[in-house]
Amino acid sequence: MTDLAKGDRTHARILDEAVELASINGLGALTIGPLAERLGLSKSGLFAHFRSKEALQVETLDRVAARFRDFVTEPVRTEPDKTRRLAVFFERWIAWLDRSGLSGGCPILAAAIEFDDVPGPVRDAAARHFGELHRLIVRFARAARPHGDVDAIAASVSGLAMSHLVRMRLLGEHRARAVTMRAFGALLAGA
Amino acid sequence: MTDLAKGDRTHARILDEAVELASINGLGALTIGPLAERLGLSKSGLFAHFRSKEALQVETLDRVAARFRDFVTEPVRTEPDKTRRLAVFFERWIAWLDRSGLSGGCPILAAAIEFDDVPGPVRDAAARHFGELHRLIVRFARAARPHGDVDAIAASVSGLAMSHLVRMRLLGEHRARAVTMRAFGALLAGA
DNA sequence: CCGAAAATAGCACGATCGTTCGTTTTATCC
DNA sequence: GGATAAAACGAACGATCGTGCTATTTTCGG
Repeated sequence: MTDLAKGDRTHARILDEAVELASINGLGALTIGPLAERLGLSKSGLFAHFRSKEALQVETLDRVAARFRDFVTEPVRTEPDKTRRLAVFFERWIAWLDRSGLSGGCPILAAAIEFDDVPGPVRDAAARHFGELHRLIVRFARAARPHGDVDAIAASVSGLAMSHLVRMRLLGEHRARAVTMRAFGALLAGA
Repeated sequence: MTDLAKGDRTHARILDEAVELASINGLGALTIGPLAERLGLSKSGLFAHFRSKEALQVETLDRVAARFRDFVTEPVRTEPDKTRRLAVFFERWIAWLDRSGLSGGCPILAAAIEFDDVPGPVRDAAARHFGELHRLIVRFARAARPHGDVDAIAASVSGLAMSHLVRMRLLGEHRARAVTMRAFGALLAGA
């Protein structure tokens, strides 16, 4: 069948479901019991794949980051005009927030705020992924506006994504996407 | 002593400590046991003040919003130049995020992302407070830029605050404040 | 197809969760 | 100051948490 060993396939299945659950309830509310039940596994059988809950949380975050790369980052590389990559990236990011296939919001953004004051490996993983994301934005910003304030641009861009997430999911503003894209346009125009 | 009844004083003490805990671990991780222990109360004695955990969470969020009004919103009213109120508001907001007296981040922003997909009274309260905040920003934006895209400005402003929170608390960027204020300046200049 | 190794299940543990109830202490008012 | 009401406590509940152990099933290389 698949060229992966059975254990690895189950491992991946668990992480996919964990990502789904974490997107809805947050990474902190991710618990082993309900996760195992959803997959038709026993608690201990699932637990054996990770050796602690924290490891499960970290791997779940890593899995989200991998999906984010596939859905957002990777397509940007096909854009030949480097000055346009920031715009393409942002467009993909908003698309990811709106229709990534997850039932809930982006677990990386959620974990970034949820664990910002909770020391431990989960916080470290969140900082690692968000930091990487931030540096990526700075690079795109530098390519788009070589003489602009790239740090300020990057701050605005990541902020717009978070704002979009909340206006979309919490406030339920159906116009959120249009507003977000207009704000991004104004940001680029003013830089 | 105080003109409040004993029960009301304790009620307020509980909420203040709950706000502190929620700012660190998030509203979802707010639990009654540790909260009671920190206050020198019994679990059941504390619980009697609220009749469910959800009520405690909602009241905690309300308490944060009240503090936010005192620290951020109210001082803005003293600014006579209405076109400058958006800038004053934002300055106060960032100051609130940096030194509100809380050990952790702003529980309203955290709850907005944490509960955006978890139906219930806590989500409703988060949406109520964040929605009110958002409409306030729109009003300030309209006063500052009557012919501008006030929705887009408001989206950028709230986004910048969230981005600041994460860059400050998660990434630990000590330059975060300067970058945030520069980004805000560029936002106003371009609008 | 068989035996080793990996994967999963079953069960139990101590801890903690939110919540209820009856009692006891403490505040409030005439 | 003593009656009355409010507030806080202590103990217990069923449930669920993360995490060990051991046994059983399943996979896979020779």
